[in-house]
Parts: sequence; structure tokens; C-alpha cells
Amino acid sequence: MPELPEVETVARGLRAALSGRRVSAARVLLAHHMRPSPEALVAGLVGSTFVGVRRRAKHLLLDLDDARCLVVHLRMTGQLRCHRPGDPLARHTHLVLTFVDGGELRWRDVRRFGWMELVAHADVDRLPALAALGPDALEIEAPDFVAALRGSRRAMKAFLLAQDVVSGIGNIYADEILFGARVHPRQVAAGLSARRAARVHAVMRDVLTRAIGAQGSSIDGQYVAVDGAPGAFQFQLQVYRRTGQPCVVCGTPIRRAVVAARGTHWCPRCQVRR
DNA sequence: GTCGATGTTATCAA
DNA sequence: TTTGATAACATCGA
Repeated sequence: MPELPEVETVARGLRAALSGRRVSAARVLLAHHMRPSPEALVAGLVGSTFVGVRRRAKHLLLDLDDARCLVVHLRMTGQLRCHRPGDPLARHTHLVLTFVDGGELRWRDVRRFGWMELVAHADVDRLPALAALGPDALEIEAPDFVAALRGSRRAMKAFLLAQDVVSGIGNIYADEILFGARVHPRQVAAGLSARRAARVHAVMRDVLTRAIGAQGSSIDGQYVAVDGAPGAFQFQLQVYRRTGQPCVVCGTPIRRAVVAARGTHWCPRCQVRR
């Protein structure tokens, strides 16, 4: 499931693969979640050239040469991949962009939760989904992060998942960050000591940075990079989906429960609620 | 064949 | 303020 590290990996891949390439044709296979409309998207993309790629939390911003931007959210199962023209078309491919050099960019999304919207550059920040975002998890500084913690009565798991507070973290990394910081997922944010709050911030950066270094986590074959390669961070996960397995630190079986409406994994001995 | 779980986000109710 | 339920959807495994 693409979270900040996975989206960042895709953004880097697209930046290298897309920049300077002009779209010669666009084919919609499933007209779903394309704004303002599939027709407008096709008409707007054909003839345009990609000039750069940015990431905003879990959103991809594909900048075009005509002062417009294709904003993409992969949600649960979305994939953007580069292909050769003859590559077999995978099931659930919704959109195929063909470049003047013959190569293709394909958007695939099994569960169809993802969306894309073509907007003018000037309007990017006005998209409701982007306007509501808090600072990026990799950019927020410790004092601001600690202040946000102080002001929240939410459970830590819910706090890390709330995109309007700190953006980019999803279920996998929320669990990994809380384990790394030795904080219980149901711990009330404002109840953390200054010392522990600072530790959560440091661990958040460390976990996300290492996950980017490993090209993200590929779980159930969902997320892959632009070239189809899986990430490697799933092999370093310490609690996520390790229910019943021994804690890597103390050997206590990892517990699982639903917290903030998500499957949540933690070590009952290392992560004590206070 | 059915059912539950999967995890992101918007929306609405409490 | 915050939480919980629901809905969007397909796939997999029990």
C-alpha cells in the first residue's frame, strides 16, 4: 500500500523516466475517478510534455509543460508503471499514455480507489485533498511535531495516521514508528513526555528514510516501482503483520488489535502505555 | 459459495 | 474534538 516511502520511490522513478517525454496518445480503458472527466484528461494530455515530478504527502504531482499538472493519488492498490509498447496489458489497467518515442505509462488500480485530476498549476494547492494536508512527515521539524502532539488527545496511532496533522504516514509505517519509539498505539498523544515525543519524531524520520532507501515495502505484491521492481523494506518490518511472532527485541509475541479502525501491531512488553 | 480481512480517505452521525 | 461507522472495490484465504 503506497505510503510516503513508496510514493517517494515512484516519484523518483517517474522523474527519471518521464521528464521531457511528450504524450502522443491516451487511451482510457476504465473511465473511473478521472477528473475533470476522462475526455478532458485525454484531450489535455495528448500533445503535452512532462517536465517534472513532485510528491506531496502520498500524492504525485506530474508537471506538464503547459502550466498544468496531473495530480495522482494511488490510494490502496494504484500503480504507475513504464512499459514497452508490446508489453502485455495487465488486468485492471485504466489508462495508457503513449509517448512520441513509443514507450508507455500505464495506470493500474485493482481496487479502483485511486484517482487522478488534471489541473492548472495555479490550482494545485486549491485541491481540497491537498489543501487539507499537514506538513510532510519528512519535513516537519521536531518543535512543531512536539507541539502538535501536545495539543492532541488522540491515540498515537490515530495521530500518526491523521493527514491533516502530519502527512504521508499510513498503516504500515505508523506501526513501525511506534514500535521503534517504544510507544503504545493507544497512548494519548498529549500524554507523552517531551523526551518521548522527541523520540517519536526522530524515529519517524529514521524509519521513513530507511524505507525510502529500500525502495519501500511490497506487501501482497501490491506496490511496485515504476520499473515493476518490488521494494525490500518488507523484510525489515518489525511488527507489521507479525502477529504472534517473537518481538525482535524481547521475544514477546507481537499482538494485534484494531486501533483507529486499522489492523495494529505492537509488542506488549516493549510498548507500554502510560 | 460465503465471509472476513485487507487499508485510504471522504462523509456523516454521535 | 474526536471517534466510529459506512462506503467506494477486488482479491485472497479459510
